[in-house]
Amino acid sequence: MSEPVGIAGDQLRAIVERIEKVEEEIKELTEGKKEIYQEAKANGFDVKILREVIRVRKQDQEQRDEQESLLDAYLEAIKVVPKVKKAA
Amino acid sequence: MSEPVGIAGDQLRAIVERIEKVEEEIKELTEGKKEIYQEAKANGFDVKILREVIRVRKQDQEQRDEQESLLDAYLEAIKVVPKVKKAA
Amino acid sequence: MSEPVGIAGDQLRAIVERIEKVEEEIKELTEGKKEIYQEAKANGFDVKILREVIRVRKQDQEQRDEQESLLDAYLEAIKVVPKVKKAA
Amino acid sequence: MSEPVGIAGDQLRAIVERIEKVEEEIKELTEGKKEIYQEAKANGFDVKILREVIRVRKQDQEQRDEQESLLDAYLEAIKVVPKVKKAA
DNA sequence: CACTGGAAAATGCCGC
DNA sequence: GCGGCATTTTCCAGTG
Repeated sequence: MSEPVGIAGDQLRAIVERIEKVEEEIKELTEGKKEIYQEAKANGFDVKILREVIRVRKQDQEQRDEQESLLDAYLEAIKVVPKVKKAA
Repeated sequence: MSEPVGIAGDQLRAIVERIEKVEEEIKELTEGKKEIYQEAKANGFDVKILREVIRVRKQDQEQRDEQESLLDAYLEAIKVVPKVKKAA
Repeated sequence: MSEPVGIAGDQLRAIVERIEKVEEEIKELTEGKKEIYQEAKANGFDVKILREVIRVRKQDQEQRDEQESLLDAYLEAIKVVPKVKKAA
Repeated sequence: MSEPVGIAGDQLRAIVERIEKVEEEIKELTEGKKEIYQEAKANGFDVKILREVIRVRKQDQEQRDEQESLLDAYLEAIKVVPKVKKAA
């Protein structure tokens, strides 16, 4: 009765386990994040505002990334490629 | 231009950086997860079903956890505490 | 002062009223639920445990539903459709 | 083996069933609400704004209720009670 | 009345 | 590109 589904079964099992492992790690980090917020709150910070700070900074970063890629486009258009970009 | 908000500035900065670091790590893991799904798909697996398998397994686990906590609640209600629970 | 927005006004009004009516009904039911808990408490039941019982039973049901939908997904994936599913 | 828990068991069962029935009804209404939003969207309304309209109207209503109860307080203070208030 | 946990909403993402 | 799905965030009820 063992191995009824054959090779694909093993493969499936491996995939499922890998995904579950990653999700477990994500869950731990998420809990860690929650704890940081709790700690901040305990130190008198307003969590809601703190979240907004994070959000705004993320947006800023995205804008900066956009600008940078726009700059890349310009540079490429005039044939002066930057040395490195980032890992794909 | 330096130290505009004074007192809590350093603390705030530290908190924000810690959160952003954790979020960065989460993001990387999430991308890793995505790649696993892609890879599975490339190997002929049905991603939709795969997701559903993961979900059902997760619910199984949660189910078990909650049954356990329900039992704990019963036991506590009738004053028969279990010897050990779990590591905090 | 009457009919300020014109065309879609009536339609919008109708939508808003329908939603508000439904929300009103939900609110009443929620209050009814609260009363049942209070009554149970007055009869000596432990509300906390009661809630947990309800929760676990709900999850049981969801579990069953998802198992079923997973099965459906499998059957569909291997092209063996079940005869009937459920009333839309 | 039947009826191991006695009278309280029946009572508990009844309570659980009543709660579950109410929750079922709430769930149906909630789904109905969702459908109204979907329908509105299909008719070209912006759901997010629609929600905001509902929210604002609710706030207005609450303010009006507050004002009313304030008025009641005044009236009572000067001994002129209003005919009806609302169902407790 | 502040804190926790659970429901609803907003957002982002992917496939069609 | 749009609608459905998954994740994240926000909100609210319940609890101590």
